[in-house]
Amino acid sequence: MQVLIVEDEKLLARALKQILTEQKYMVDVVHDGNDGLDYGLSGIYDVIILDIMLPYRDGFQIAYELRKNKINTPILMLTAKDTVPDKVSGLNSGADDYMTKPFAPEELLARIKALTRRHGEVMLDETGFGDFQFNASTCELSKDGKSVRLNFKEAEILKLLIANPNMILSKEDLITRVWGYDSDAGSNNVEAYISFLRRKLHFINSSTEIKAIKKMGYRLEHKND
Amino acid sequence: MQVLIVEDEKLLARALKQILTEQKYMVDVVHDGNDGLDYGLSGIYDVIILDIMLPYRDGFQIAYELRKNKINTPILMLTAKDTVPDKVSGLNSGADDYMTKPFAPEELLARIKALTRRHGEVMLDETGFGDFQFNASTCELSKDGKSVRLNFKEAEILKLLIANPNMILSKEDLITRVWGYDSDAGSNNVEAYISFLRRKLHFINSSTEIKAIKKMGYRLEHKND
DNA sequence: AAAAAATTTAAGGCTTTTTTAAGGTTGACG
DNA sequence: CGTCAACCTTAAAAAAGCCTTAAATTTTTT
Repeated sequence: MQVLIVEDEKLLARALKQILTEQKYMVDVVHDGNDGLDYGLSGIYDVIILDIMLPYRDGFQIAYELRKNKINTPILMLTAKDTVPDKVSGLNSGADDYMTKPFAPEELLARIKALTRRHGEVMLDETGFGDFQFNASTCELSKDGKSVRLNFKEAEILKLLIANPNMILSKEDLITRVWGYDSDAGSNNVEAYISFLRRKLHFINSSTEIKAIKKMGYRLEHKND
Repeated sequence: MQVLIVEDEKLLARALKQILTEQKYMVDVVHDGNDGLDYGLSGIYDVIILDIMLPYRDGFQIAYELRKNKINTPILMLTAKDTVPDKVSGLNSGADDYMTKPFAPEELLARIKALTRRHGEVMLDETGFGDFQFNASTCELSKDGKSVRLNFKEAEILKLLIANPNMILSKEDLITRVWGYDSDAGSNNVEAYISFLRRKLHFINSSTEIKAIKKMGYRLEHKND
């Protein structure tokens, strides 16, 4: 689950990042409007936390541009307490929610959860693809009684594979979406995890396999394809 | 996906090339403004990374000339950190984005991705020409249930043939666009791959053929033309 | 602080893709 | 009809990409 924070007060930004990182979100932070828009346009985030007052480009502009570019990532606007809320909620700024500074960490987490519930995590719990069940909230992979627990990264990868059936996910894609934008993970990291996942799929006797397509990436397939 | 780097600092140029090559981009590097313009005019690139300070012809001139010649390749300008950003973004230099040196590799990649997303990959998935279907995102070629997987280069070639119906693509063209500008692939490489492709077309009982026109190149045709 | 779990790194083996090379076809042209 | 250049096809060598595993490292839990 990836979050982008666009906030120029570095102290606040860091605090936000910390709160979210503790909850296992992948967090990227940028400090001005230009970067905010660029990163947002990547479309890889599940939520964007957007300050309004920003260098170069304010939060409204960013939200507007994002929507114009068909990026539907939920946006949580951060407003100073003296900004009129109407400005945010009313004006079709593209924001999905707003929050006035200062705020309690719990409030932040609650709002983010609310935003990602309907948007991001379309795929909850028991999946459709494959001949197995995968409970995303407990990271439990199972078939016919037999089950294993996936660790965080295994689960993230499997979720992506399930969420994009019949699509080939490239290693770079997986790296940016599981390890994060600026990680220095290499392709071998992905390979290793794919290998772990395969072993677990095999362990529960699933006949769904993760197929590698050279130079392209990975895809979930049923065994007799 | 092809990238042209126009940068006279050879060390930086090499670093850039390395970063991009790792991400599977095809990269060509030139070191001065004249070459930059020439290469850029070829129109074969999906992005051009353009330094501003260059021998013979600066980045602005190149961008201007390219646009004048109806080359719409997205341009990412590289500016020294003391150059006023307005100069780049404001002045209709033709650039689509800019980045100040020094920069993080991730930033570069993010920007390039952003630029190519909206521009580049116009042709997606199921094609129109021929009596077969070709899903470009999975590299799957099929007809009436029967299907084969193409490997990377086969797919690239077929994409070009499909994208240019009724046009004859010369071997040199194919070499520069599939193998890259400075590859040392010879005509026999193309011949070999054309042969592979034909076999696969035949395998799925397609009656579309890749016809060779002596001394000219290849073209897609329906069998009774 | 020790133990366990998760993640990363590294190395060697395996498979597929890509290149190379050699001999076979084809068709235009004298 | 024979020649030649361009093209075709195929096998096998070379290279690249991927897999797997164990060991090392880091993080989390106890």
